[in-house]
Amino acid sequence: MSSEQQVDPTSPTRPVRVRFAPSPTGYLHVGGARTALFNWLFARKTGGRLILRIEDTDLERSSETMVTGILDGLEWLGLGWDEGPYFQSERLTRYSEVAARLIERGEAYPCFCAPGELASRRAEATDRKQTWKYEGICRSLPRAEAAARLASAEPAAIRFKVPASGSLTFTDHIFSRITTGYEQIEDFVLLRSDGHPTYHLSVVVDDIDMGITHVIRGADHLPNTPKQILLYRALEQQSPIFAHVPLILGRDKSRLSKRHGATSVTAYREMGFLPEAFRNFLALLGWSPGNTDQEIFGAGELIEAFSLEGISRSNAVFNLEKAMWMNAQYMARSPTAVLSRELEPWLRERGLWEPEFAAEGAARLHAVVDLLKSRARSLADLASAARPYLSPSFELEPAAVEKNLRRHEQLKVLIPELADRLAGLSSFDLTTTEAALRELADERGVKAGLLINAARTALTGSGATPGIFDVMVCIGKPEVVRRLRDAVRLIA
RNA sequence: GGCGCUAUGGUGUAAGCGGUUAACACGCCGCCCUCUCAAGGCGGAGACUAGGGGUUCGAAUCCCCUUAGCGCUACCA
Repeated sequence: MSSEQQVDPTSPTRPVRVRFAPSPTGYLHVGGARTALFNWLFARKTGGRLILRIEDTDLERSSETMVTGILDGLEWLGLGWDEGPYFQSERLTRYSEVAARLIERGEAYPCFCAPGELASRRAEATDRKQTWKYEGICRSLPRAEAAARLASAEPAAIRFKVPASGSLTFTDHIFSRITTGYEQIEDFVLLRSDGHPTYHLSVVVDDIDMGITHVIRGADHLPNTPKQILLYRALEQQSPIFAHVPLILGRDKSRLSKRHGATSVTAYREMGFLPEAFRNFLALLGWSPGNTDQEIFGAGELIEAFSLEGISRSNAVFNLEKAMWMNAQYMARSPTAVLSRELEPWLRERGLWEPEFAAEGAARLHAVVDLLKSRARSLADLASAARPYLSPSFELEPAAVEKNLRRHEQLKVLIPELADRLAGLSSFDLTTTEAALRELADERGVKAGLLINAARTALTGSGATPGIFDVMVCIGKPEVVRRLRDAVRLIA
């Protein structure tokens, strides 16, 4: 009916203020992380401010450890905020004030109906597949009676008076016009009988108090937005711009949940994702930079390219394969020194960390990282692949041993010979090692590949490695010679 | 059940106001490179744009219906 007047996004008088408002009832979900990212990008893009607010009004389900988990997740993704975190649990009196004011204005009323009773009536109705909404029994209670019962400390919730008929239309920045009939909306609770606000009240009060200009949040909030707009009106405040972001789904297109695999950003960190890569991947889920083929975006480029208009209206399926690809891209492109530093916890976990790695140059570690970074999909991958280069004890892959060593009896003499020749080199580098190996192959009339693959498995236990001469140089002469000699026992 | 939203290859997305052989990326399959594996390069398969009706000279783009998925429908957020 009446179309809402909203904040003009181009108004020079109102600098952009957005917020990320997670509820600490779980770890930072990838969907929440993406919402945070979009808010962050929008704030950076527009020169606005990002406010972090913790919506912990559900005492039962909120916890402090979840709060730190969420903060850690944001920090890991590099999504810094400009204000907060504010906690709704610390603003309780403010919400009751507003609720009281709404009662005074005749926009809300106390409700004495027993929650349990209401719930059972609701359940009964849905069992019969019928619609049921609170019929507003207490709405028509005489003012005096209501006041008396309140005074006698009878528990009461505060409900909002929703217009009996008509409809409300508002413009969402992503979904455009949304219309809802009031008959769909019941007199919803603003304040629980324990004095805690419900989401609708606290979110509106806070967004007003914090001067929020754009509400960028998950599309699961879309159907409830009319309730909130009603509140803005009742409080004689302008509504912010609403921009609802479509949801992230699992493989089977149902809501992303544990059974689809990891849902918390912490889990992706633990898998060995680079935060920049994961952030880049997330940005491309439900948002597109438009008519360009670019997919790899640094933080600056992301900010530059971002706009609300590029956000899609349909839900997106989380594709781990592509996320891994993205991560591999970032791994390969990361400066070796940076990657080496990120690798520390992963190497420690595997007992491969050496104090010398912490030093400036850390040449030995850098050489390994350099060698492996273009073929690792994650930090975990990289750390595992690094073992043969950092430690004399590594696993032998049975299949590789079989294929490259055991099967070839001639290696029994060739491998020790190769070891001798390498041992005799005065300079041990790419050219000298390659020349030594190829000469030997020529002289003995075997293909170089035979020696190369044998050396590969003898030196690393694996059938797939970087170029063999790079491997040799990286491992170093004494250890190369030792491992070759040792490998003879593996040949049939 | 009611209400709302959405619908382009398996997945993520392009294709400004209706006019393209419907593009790119992931994944998949080949080939090249090559000592293996990645990376990289080249090529291929895979979409009558969910289905059906309209409007129009012309529809992935506009309208309607159907279907499907998702969301909301709480003294959760």
